[in-house]
Amino acid sequence: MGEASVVAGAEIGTFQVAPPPAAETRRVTIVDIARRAGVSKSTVSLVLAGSPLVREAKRARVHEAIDALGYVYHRGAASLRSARTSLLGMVINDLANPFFMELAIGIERACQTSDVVPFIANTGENVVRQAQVIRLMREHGAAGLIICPAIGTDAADLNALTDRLPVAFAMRRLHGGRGSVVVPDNRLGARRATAHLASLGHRRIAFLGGMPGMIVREERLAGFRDALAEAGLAADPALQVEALPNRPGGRAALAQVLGLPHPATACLCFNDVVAIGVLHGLTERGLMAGRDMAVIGFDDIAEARQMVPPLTSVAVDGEGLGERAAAVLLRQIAAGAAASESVIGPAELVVRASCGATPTSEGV
Amino acid sequence: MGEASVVAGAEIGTFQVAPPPAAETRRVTIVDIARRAGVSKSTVSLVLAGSPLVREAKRARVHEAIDALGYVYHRGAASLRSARTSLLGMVINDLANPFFMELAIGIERACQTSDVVPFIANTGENVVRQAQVIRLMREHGAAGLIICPAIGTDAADLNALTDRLPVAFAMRRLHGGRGSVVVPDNRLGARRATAHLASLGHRRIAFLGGMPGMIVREERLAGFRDALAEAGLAADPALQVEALPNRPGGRAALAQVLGLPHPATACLCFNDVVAIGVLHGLTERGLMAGRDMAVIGFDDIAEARQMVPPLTSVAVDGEGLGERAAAVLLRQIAAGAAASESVIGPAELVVRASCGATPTSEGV
DNA sequence: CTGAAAGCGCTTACAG
DNA sequence: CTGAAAGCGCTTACAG
Repeated sequence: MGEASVVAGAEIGTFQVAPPPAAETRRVTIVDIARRAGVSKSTVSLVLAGSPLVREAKRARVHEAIDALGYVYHRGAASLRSARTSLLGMVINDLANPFFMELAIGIERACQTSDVVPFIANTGENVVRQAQVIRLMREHGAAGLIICPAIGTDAADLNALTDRLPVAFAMRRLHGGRGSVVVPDNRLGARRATAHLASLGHRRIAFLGGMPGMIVREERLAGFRDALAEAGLAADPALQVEALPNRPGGRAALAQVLGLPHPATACLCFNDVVAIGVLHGLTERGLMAGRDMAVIGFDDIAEARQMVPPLTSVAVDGEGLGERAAAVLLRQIAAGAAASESVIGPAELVVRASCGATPTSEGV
Repeated sequence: MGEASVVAGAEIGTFQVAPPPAAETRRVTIVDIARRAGVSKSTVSLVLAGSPLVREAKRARVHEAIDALGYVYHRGAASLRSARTSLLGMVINDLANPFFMELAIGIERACQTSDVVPFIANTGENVVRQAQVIRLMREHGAAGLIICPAIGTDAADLNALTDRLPVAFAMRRLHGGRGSVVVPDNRLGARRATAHLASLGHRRIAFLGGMPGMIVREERLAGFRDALAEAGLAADPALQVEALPNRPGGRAALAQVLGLPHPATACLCFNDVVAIGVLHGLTERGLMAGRDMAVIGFDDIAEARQMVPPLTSVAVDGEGLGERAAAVLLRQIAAGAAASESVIGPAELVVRASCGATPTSEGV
């Protein structure tokens, strides 16, 4: 890293040095606009709010003044007076997981159409950081929050919040939590995936990843057991391995089920990044998913189809979930706290090569 | 998608319905705190600001009142009066590219230590959306902006902004742009990567991806040509393929250089997602990176080492760049617009299997 | 449609 | 350390 260099105020290639700062000039306000346009302050305010009360000619004069003076609307002042804001906070447990990024992009897109600005914060599964972030967002006047709670979040802590502010939980919810909820049909998705593995003849099917206490895991595990029972298979506890929901977690969980006296021949993973860890672990051992072990993920992130072999997964439409979470929250903000909703989204099995049901070249 | 269901106010499993909204209660302000703590408004303000002027006993009484009343500090009101904010805006061209997510995570981390809240917005390479986002962030009183400008951004448009607000450009800068700049040493990194390919005996080396007008591409292409010249190789224009800096772009560019009368045997890709597209395209053709074609990416995102084969790449430390961009911007905010800085970060070649220099199992 | 007045919740001098 | 006063930039009734 020896060549890192810092060149204060210098030129890099064609880059130009900043000019001296503009003279400390007073902020342009609606009073200035009013004066220049020859109207009252109130009229300017009406124009800014898009009121139909103002005649076209005056409206044009106001906009002219706005452009000429380089006026910037001060939303802080406006919301101080009106007690309304257009800020939406996103509190995400792990943005390094591409699935949550897809969720965030969906939320962001939904905000675009509503003139709402999304704040985003990554808690990194840290409940202390999560509490800080939520406090900061409240202090900044967020009109509502979309939360993917960190592992270990206490519902009671958040209920104190959700009783005062519209909150929507996305993907993850909490036992005894209050607020809107937008989640995929975890149980159904897991059941479908497991049933597929059973139909391929597997009898030692593992469930890999997720931590105890995570409702998402409980639900997916329930669907997993449903399908085992339907296929007349026993649920061996040794095949239900807890692990952090990330790549290293997947790798560790794989090692565990391969080391059993009766190793697993197939696995449903808690999510796609766990499955990617499993794929990676297989490659390290000279094994191949779809041939030596059937692997299915959950989420169907964009990366899934690019794995070698392409990863079979349960598609939950992350961006769509994000859009719906935003829509639910915006409705809740508009309608008041009592308007919480629950949305259960789809969970479709997308079969690719990693589960061994299709040739390696398919699903690409 | 038939099973998607919306259940307003209903129960999902253990989830509880929200209680009726709390009675519309007046907001708790510092006046309430002052009254309860038996001090003046000014004293509360001093305590909130962490001033050492207030005696410990009073400070404790104030904090007690804050907890008891559930007071939430109103940053909007504070910044309206003080004309200062702790909001930092991030304007990112493409958050779906994991590299920019790494950058954003670095920025976020740097903000944590400074009580600064980062806004994030994804422009999706859309200059119109970018302009909207920047306006909105200004209206919300952002103290400064970190911008990864969208392809096609006009420097003149942004200079009107950067003359009024501290701005740091991360990864991408603009011809004639003003503001701080934090970028890796693109030219050196590309030269190293290309020299490595030449040293392996390749004589038909392609440069794939990036769009005309992108400075990053110009710089990487310059390093590419440097290394070709040093190796005594001619720069064949047919081997310099423009393409969007994403996976489909990489795939399309690969098709082009494989279709030439004298196909390329090696390629340096504009960035890792382009390289991943190339890897994917090779797999589709039954070809293998590292054996049938040497492939090197740029950025070294976390995904790179998980490819099959693992991707050789030029590591630029995305999170580190993000942290430095934030540090530069925060200094600039503190010191005034004239304090713009330029930082050139490292660009180290990380050799893995995709360029054919090491066995496939290494670099995992 | 317009104008004058009040007030959102805070910080900032300023006099005690 | 404390208290009273002013003001940040806007919106909101309210009377014309």
